[in-house]
Amino acid sequence: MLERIHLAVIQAVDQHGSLTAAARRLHLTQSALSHTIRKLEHNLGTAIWLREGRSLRLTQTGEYLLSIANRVLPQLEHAESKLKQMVQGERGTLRIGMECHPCYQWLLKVVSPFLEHWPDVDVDVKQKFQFGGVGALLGYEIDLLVTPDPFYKTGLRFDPVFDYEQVLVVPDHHPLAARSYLNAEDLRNQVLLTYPVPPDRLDIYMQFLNPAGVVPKRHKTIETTDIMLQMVASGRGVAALPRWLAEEYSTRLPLKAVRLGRKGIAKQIYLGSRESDGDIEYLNAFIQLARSHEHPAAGTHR
Amino acid sequence: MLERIHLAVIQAVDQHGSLTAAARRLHLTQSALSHTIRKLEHNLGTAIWLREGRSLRLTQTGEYLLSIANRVLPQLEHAESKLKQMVQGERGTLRIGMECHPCYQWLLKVVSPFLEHWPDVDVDVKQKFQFGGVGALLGYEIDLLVTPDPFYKTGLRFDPVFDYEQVLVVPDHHPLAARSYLNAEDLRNQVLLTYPVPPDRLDIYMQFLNPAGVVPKRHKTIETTDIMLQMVASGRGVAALPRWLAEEYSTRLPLKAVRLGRKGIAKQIYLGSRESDGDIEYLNAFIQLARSHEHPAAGTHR
DNA sequence: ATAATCCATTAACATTATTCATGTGAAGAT
DNA sequence: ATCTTCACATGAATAATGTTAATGGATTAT
Repeated sequence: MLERIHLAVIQAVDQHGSLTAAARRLHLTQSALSHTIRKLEHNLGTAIWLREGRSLRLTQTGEYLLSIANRVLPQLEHAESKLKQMVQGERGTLRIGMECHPCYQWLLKVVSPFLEHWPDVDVDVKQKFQFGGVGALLGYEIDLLVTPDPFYKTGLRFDPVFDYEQVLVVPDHHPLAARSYLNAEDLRNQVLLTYPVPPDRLDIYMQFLNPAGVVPKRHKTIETTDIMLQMVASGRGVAALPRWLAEEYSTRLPLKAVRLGRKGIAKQIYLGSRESDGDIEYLNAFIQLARSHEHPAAGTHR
Repeated sequence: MLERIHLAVIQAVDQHGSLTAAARRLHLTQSALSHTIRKLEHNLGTAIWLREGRSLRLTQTGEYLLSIANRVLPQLEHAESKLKQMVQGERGTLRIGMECHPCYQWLLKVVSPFLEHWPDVDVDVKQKFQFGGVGALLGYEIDLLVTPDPFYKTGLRFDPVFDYEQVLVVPDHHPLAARSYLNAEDLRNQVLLTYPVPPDRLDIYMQFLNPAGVVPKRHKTIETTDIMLQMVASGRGVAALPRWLAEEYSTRLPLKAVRLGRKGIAKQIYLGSRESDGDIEYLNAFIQLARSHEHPAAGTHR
C-alpha cells in the first residue's frame, strides 16, 4: 500500500520544490506522479500537500510521510549498493570448514592476505559438521572445505592446494629420533597422541599400523596441536603430523620428525567447493591464493 | 528498483516456507510472485533462492535481502498504522498561537484535559508571529489562534470561547480601590503597566484612554503576569487585565479590581482556525472543550 | 506406484501504471 | 491589461503488471 515510489516522490518534491522537478529527478512524467499521488491521497483519505496556486505545501500527514521517506529510502539505497557489491563478488561471507586439524595454522596464513585483498568479505571457520565435511558443503553450511579426503561427486569440485609428508614427531633424545625411517613395529611400545577423530580417519592407522597389524601401547586424544606437541616434548608420547608443522614447532621445542615407512606417508590437502559457486569471485580468489601459497616446508618433500 | 513487494515476498516465503503459501499470504497468485521474483533476480544478476527440487533455499544475497525485509517492512507497517491514526484525527500536533497574554493561564486549564483525552496529540504553543496571529494561521505556522480580535475572512473561522470584563487592577489600599468605576481622567496620574504590545492593540487605550484624550503619567511594559501583579501589589503602578485573572490573583496578593468606565470594558476571546481543517477531529474537540470550559469568573460579567 | 505438492512457464485476458496531449489557473514580465 | 511561463490536473492511449487457467517437471508423502 505505501510503496517506495510514494516516499520517493514526497522526498523529491521536498528536495526540488515541485512535482515537475521531482518527475525529472525520478525519470517519470509529471503526469505519472500526479496520478500516483492522487491515488495515494485517496487511499489514505487525506491530502499530502495543500495545493496553493502553483506550489505545494505539506500537510501534517505529508510532513510525517516525508520523515518516513528520509528514514527509509536511504536504507533501501544502501541495501541496493551492498547488493551490487555482493553480486559482483566483492562482498559476502566465506564459510570455511576444516577437516584437517593441523591445517588451521596453514589456513591462517592464507586467510590473512585474503582479508586484506577483500575487505568486504568476512571469513568464518567451522570445525564440527553433523554430516561430515562434504555433507556440510552440499548442505550449504559451508562454502569451502579444507580436507585431505577429496570426495569427487557431481556438483563438487576439489582443488589440491599442497602436498606434504605425514611424519612421526618424537622428543629430541627419543630412541627413535635417530632413525632414518620407522616400521610399524617401532610403535608397538609407544603412546600415540592424536586429534580426537575416529581411527579410520587417521592415516597413521589406515596407511601404517593397520596394514602391519600393529597397535600402539596406548592411544590418547588431544584437541590442540600446541598441547599435543608440548606433551611429545616432555616424553609423554609420539604424534603423527605433517612434516612442515613438526619443523615449525621444532624451532621452539626439542622435537624430531621421523619418516613413517621407508617411502614415507604422502598426503595432499584439497579445497572442496560447490561447482554452482563457480561464479563467486572471492571464492575463486581464495582457492587461487591457497594454491599459490603452499606451505614453504611442503616443497621439501617433493 | 528494490520494491516493497520484493521484500514482502522474501519475508513471506521465509515465514511460510513456500512461494505458494507466500502468494496466499500476500493475496497474489503464485504465478505473479514467480514472475516478480524472476524479474528481480534478473535485475540483480543473481539468484535469491537456490531451487532445490520443490523447496527454496536462500542464497547469501537472499539472506541479506531477508534481513533488509525484516528491518524495513516493520517500519513501513508502523508508518501505515500511524498514518491511519493521523487521518482519523487521533494523532497529530496542535499548534496554538496566543495573541492574548493573560489567556495563557486559561489555556493551561483547557490543554490539560485535552492532553488526557488525546494522548497521541501533542500541543505546541507559540507567542511570536512575523505576520500577526491571522498571518500565522493562514501561513500554516499554527493551527489555532487564541485572540480577542476576530478577523473574519474567507477560509477562517472564529469561535467565541468566553466573555470577560477588562478591569483595572490596583493595590488594596489604593485611592482608586474604593471606587465603583473609573473615568479616564482617574488614570492621568497613574503608572500603567501592560504587556509589551503596541498601544493600538491595548483596549485600555483604544476603548478608554484615547477617546478621552488622556495619557497616563507613565507606561511600563512587563512580560509576565506574575511580576506585573507583584509590581501592582507593591504600589508601583496599575494594570488592565481580565476580571477573572485579577480575582484569581487577589486571593494571594492584596489587589482590587475596579471597573473601567460606567459600563465596563466588555471583551471576548475567540479561537481562530482554518476552515480547511474542519475535518480534524482533535482540533474540533479542542474548540468544543474550550467553549464548554469558560473561566468560572467569566459568568459574573454577563 | 500413486497422489499430492510445489515451482516454472505459457497464453489470453484484466487491471493498473505510465505516457502523451491538453486544459486550467497562478505568478511574473512587458 | 495582456502575454508568457510555470506547475498541477485531466483524459485517452499505451505499456506494464497481475490474473486465470492449463501444463510440465521434479520432489515428497502415502
